[in-house]
Amino acid sequence: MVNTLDIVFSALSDPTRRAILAMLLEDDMAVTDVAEPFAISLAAISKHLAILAEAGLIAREKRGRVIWCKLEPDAMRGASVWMQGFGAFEPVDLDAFERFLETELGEGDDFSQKNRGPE
Amino acid sequence: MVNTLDIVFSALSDPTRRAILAMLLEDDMAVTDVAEPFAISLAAISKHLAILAEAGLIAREKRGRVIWCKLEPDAMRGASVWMQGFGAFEPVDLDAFERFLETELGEGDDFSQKNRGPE
DNA sequence: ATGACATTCAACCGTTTGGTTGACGATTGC
DNA sequence: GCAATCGTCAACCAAACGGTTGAATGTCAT
Repeated sequence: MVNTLDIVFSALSDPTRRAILAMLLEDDMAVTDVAEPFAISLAAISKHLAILAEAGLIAREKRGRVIWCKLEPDAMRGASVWMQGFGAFEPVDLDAFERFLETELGEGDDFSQKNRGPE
Repeated sequence: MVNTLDIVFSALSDPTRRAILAMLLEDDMAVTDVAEPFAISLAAISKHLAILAEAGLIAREKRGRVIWCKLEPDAMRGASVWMQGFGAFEPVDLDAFERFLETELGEGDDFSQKNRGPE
């Protein structure tokens, strides 16, 4: 009933989840470590991870008592292609991405709830 | 409190709204005409359009008693760039987009709720 | 075996979402 | 002026969302 685009865009619409994806870009992480920088409960993070996994954006692999989360960026392809169709966006601009990422991460401290530009 | 990425991704997460954007890709349209192919009320469409406008994805201009809706694809740039940062997606594939669009539009009849390809 | 740790489950709560209906303000055409 | 048309507003509803807490499960270390 819901297509892939639905759940991918929906998964990406939450800032906590986007921040998690950005963290996983640097390295695979255990659930507890993913949760560490955020001011919300571990259970809440667990739910976010479930949603990201449902959307295919991450994979979770249990090793011992630890569950490792791994970015699965291919899941973004569909959504990305869909958007590309709407404009002549110039080719991948990694610098612009870097800047966006910084905004998302909020420069170094707790980035779950605070900071955002005006607008 | 919510940043641009939040509202853009959130706006894109609804299939009705994506279908509306796809329609506007072909031409500017009046609200009533936008609503025509959908099985939901005009008021519901009006709300969807408000959300798309809030996200900057469309602009609405009143001319006489008719409000014209126009695609504003630049609003996707930020979201697109954000996603691009996650993978080496190959450059814009318009053919793939065309295929996606067809899936979204569902070839001719009510396209609000049904059909989706596997994947 | 026992206890500590890692993660999820279940129940709950307040808010948001996508939809409805009916009334309403503008604008047009006769 | 009057009726029809265009679009939004307001009130309402059920379902989904993002969060909480506390109990349950599985695994490691001693």
